[in-house]
Amino acid sequence: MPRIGMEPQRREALVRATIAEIAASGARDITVARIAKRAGMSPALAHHYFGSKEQMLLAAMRRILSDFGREARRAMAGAETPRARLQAIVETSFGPANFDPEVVAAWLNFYVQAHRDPEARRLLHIYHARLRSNLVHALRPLSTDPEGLAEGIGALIDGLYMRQALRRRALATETSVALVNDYIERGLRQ
Amino acid sequence: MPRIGMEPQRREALVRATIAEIAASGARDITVARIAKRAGMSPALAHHYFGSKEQMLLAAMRRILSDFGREARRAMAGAETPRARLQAIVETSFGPANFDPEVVAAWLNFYVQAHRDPEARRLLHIYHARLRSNLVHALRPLSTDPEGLAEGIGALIDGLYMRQALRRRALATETSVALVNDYIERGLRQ
DNA sequence: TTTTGTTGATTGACGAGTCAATTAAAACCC
DNA sequence: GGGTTTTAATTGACTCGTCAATCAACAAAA
Repeated sequence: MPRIGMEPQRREALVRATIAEIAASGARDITVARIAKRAGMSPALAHHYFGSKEQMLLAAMRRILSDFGREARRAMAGAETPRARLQAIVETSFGPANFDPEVVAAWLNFYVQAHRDPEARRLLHIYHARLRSNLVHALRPLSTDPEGLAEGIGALIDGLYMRQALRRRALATETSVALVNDYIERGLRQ
Repeated sequence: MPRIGMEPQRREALVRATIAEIAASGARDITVARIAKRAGMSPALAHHYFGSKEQMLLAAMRRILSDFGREARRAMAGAETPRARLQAIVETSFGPANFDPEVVAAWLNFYVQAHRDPEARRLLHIYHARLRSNLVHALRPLSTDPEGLAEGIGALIDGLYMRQALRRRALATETSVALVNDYIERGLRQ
């Protein structure tokens, strides 16, 4: 029973279902059929809207990145001092939205996909570059080696992410934030 | 033209080929046929020796982990002081054997595989636990918070790994080692 | 002649993507 | 407003390809 104006809702449902499915089955054995089923429609309809499985995966990544970007911009907006800006970045990285197990799993798979797929890699580089640029900008007035420190902070955040994704008994979010904050404090004080 | 005593060589070739293939195509679209071709034999022979593709992937993972373990044990053997033991761990993690792009890519994929496959997860946990235990042991006489510091060091190493795997212009190994060493120094001094 | 190595051919399953056909809303026309 | 046509939504059935795994058969060494 076709209602009109379904496209946005269908796309939304498919993007969500793709992320959920990545988290549930892992990117290796994802199928369009399973995604479509989870989104409550036929596989044919999924193809109708996205054209290919590849496009669905990319749409899921774009969603993850744009959610993160929005969150980050919002957090940075209120930060006046460089130190507050740093804090905003860290807290966004470990914010609940980002640390939802589903999203963490999607990120992990995203990393792997970026290893082969040029479009995915491009997307990831944009995110990396923005994060680095934000960090360096905030660090410049505070540190003698903003680039090095930014590199370390980024890597530490990524590493803590992975552990979150892989452990059955994950670290508490506060522990991760505390570790990054310690790292920053020590880096600045030096 | 069957020669005798081929089994070990065939297995060896298949394990190597599996790792190479993971790095080349990504775990998503690996096929037994491609692995076998790279190892210079028929797909049927690969199945003959390993039984299933799953087993090939696990064998490759075990190889990576046992190579790392051997390397780590060797490096630790000569270390007398706790500080030297720390240094040995860091240098092993970023040793040339581990930082071969092929091996880094394989690690990345193993992380993802561990997210679903219980056996892979089990293997990864053993590695994590050993690394953490070694770090904590070396840190105990040096730090007031060995567990926290070990967590941070492990995460930082993992994060730097990922970046190595994903950037086209990767960090120099020395840069990574220096970042970890700075982190340790600051953590101890505190 | 038994054991080990080896492969070509085959099977059986599954999955991405296509297509024709159906339904109902919307738009157009008198 | 009633009728007709267009357009969006939707799916079942199908195609085509691929791939893991099996098997029967053959070759050579022991």
